Amino acid sequence: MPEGHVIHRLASDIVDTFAGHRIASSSPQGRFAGARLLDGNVLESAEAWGKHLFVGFASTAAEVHIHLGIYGTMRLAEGEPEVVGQVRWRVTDGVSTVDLRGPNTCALLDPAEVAAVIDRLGPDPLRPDADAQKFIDRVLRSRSTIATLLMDQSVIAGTGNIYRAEVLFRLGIDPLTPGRSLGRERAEAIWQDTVELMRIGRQRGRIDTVRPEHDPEAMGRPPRKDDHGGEVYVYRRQNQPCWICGGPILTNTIAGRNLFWCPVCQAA
DNA sequence: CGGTTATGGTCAT
DNA sequence: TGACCCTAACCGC
Repeated sequence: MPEGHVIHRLASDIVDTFAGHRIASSSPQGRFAGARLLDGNVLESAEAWGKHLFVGFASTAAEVHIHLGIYGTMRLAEGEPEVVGQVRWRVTDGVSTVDLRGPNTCALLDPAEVAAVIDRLGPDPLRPDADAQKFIDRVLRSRSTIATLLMDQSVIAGTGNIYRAEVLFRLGIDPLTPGRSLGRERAEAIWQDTVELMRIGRQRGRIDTVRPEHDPEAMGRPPRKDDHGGEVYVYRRQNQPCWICGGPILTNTIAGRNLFWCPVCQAA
């Protein structure tokens, strides 16, 4: 269940583990027809763009396009463990194995198709070539709320529901503020904070958004255990007291996704 | 053990 | 806006 930081980490893990190695490729579940076409190829590259992952091979220009969606996982293991459950794609070099399960997308794409996927994506805060200005301009022109914009992958690629909630809380921004009402300074701050938080997420492999001065230990509070493994201010903390103002964190379903915010710290 | 939920996205209406 | 995709973890019984 990944936001972009997980995909970037995965891409570098795959490169570290398999790049330059001849691999066996299969679809134990049978639902990835392209798997056998790649069997015996040399894996060459793995690259993330937002939540999309592209895996390249030495003897073909085609790439495997993976999107994990909300359920998907891609996990590395040592050796060649027995296949358990539904594995869409397995890659192994005999020393290590990676299993892909439950992806939204797993398909072999030609270069034009890869370009078309990337073309639909906005700048990715974790990519060194990201065009921050493109994000800022798009936000400042939009009548959509900033909560919606931060989930729109054509506006910013890789941000998900946790980073959306946490960045807006950290900056004290009402999630329902229209993009065009934010002003350039706050739009720039949103980009910058997202970059910083997602870099930390990529490095640690978990989402931590709580500033040092609010750390549970520093505040004399017991550490909390969240599914995502890190410490956050508002994500899935509805009905709990806000760490800053003490008022209740609220939640509401907006456009089919759960939004979490503090109505006091993020007042309009 | 069954029901619920999830860090996502597409498509039809 | 809702159905659907598809898997695993979690919760209450």
